[in-house]
Amino acid sequence: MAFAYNQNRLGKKKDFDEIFGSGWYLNSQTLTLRFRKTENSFSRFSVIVSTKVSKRAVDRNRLRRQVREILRKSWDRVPLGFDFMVIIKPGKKIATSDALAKELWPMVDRMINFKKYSAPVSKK
RNA sequence: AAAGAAAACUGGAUGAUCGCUCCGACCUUGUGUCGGAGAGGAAAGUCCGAACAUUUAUCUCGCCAUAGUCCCGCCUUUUGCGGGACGAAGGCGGAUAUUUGGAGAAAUUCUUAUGCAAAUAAGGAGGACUUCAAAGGAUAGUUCCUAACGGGAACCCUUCCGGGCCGCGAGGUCUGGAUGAGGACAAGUGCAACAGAGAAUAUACUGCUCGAAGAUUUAUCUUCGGGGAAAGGUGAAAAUGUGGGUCCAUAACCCACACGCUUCGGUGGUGACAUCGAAGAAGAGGCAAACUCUAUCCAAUGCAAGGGCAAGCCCUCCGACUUUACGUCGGAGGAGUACGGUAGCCCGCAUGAUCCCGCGCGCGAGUGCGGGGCUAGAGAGAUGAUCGUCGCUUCGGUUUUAUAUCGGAGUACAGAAUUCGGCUUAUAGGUUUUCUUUUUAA
RNA sequence: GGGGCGUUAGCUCAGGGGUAGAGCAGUUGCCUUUUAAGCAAACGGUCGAAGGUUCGAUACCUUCACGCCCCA
Repeated sequence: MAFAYNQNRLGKKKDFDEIFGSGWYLNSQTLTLRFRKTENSFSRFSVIVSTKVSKRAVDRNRLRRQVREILRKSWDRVPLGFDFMVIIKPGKKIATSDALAKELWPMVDRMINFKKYSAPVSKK
């Protein structure tokens, strides 16, 4: 499955509300991964960087582009049928591209394990 | 020459691989191929101002025009048909605008009376407009520039620092630089801790001095009653100062002058203001980023403004189901009216108070004319990631008169979100200008 | 995109031009067999940063930084 930014991007406010409302999450030192299963044959994602991470828009844009590039380069590795978002945690030093990849891939790989479970109960 | 500070301008180039957004072309209509374009001087802060859009209120403004009324013509049993005038509501456009209250008030219009009519008189409606008071917010030298602004230009004045000349001196004059959120404290009210004798109706602590009395050390001290603000000290600030005369007194007082003030007049300037002369008054402190007063300005909301569209709702046909009907579900087709206006899509949205060049006008900010250019458009938000090469700065090694070469480090601030004009703040390196310090040379 | 508020002792807050305060915490002492409570004393501050107005600024004005809240 080839990568196409237009298709594999979460766009609608509804999508975000659904993930926040009924989804799983995984944590690491600097990242949080929130995701949910879908009926689609492809996966979609988005990157969230708060202003609390950095005041400067340059830093935030760079982080988002780096994460997107990491996923794009090895898109075949991403399990299908998931909507997920990568949230950069505030308070940590801005990491390099390699360090981000090292943290991100284990979490993405673990998503496949949740395929057999049903969605958790919505916590409003 | 070196170092530093401030201001203005500038804001590295390029290759490979993999990608993103928009536009165009092509056909094989594919999440295709090819080509083109793709952040800034501040895109930032949101401190101001505008464009644009919608909304609120008023109008005695203009246009369109429905119901209705009136008039004319035609037909006629009536309903009616055609033309014209006035046109409630309504629509489109325009003007006005801080809020509240009061006073006056033109056009227009209604009623009554007189009159054939025109008109006149009285009473009302009406409110354009004028004006007064209160309350809120904003701005503040002058003239100009700008669509506008708390922006910009030139100038004026204040304060501070320096230099030349004149004067016994206070000071004057010429000139260079910096500086100011720069109306009014001579309308009223208010404020000034501590220190100090006294702080705004000034003040007598020390010291000075006159008179009287007393004491004794006989030229000093004490007490009482005056004079007086020149000396001391305090403070941010002590009621202008200079030279002389008089005097018991360096004071008061008198004379002359300097600075400052008020009024009138002349001259120069568009003006702020400058300058000259005359007369008068008799010395007036500071703070309005204290209340306040004066003059001028002021509707609200912001592109998430605002507008449009698909699906659905409706009708017809077909099929399935059953409770056989004006039923339910599904599919296809049609109409696109009315209402509604969203988590979707489109427009708004990139030709503009635009940029560049030339000429003219202006001290300048700017402006007029002519020619040329088109230069991002996302929407959980594109303009990137990785690896190199060359510049530039700096450090170290080798070599050298210069320099060359090798290695290391650094290469800023920062990312469009409706669009513009300013202001403010951030900024590696480079260039220019001004200033300061040091050294060298003349 | 638009609007509002805050920043003062370790913590929570007063003070709105005249040299900085309260409560709690912490320190020392008294009390008590000891601790707590109570009583007393002293300590602790660039008043977020810079500039301006003023004789004088924590306060008034401007710019900046940080934090919080509201509207859509």
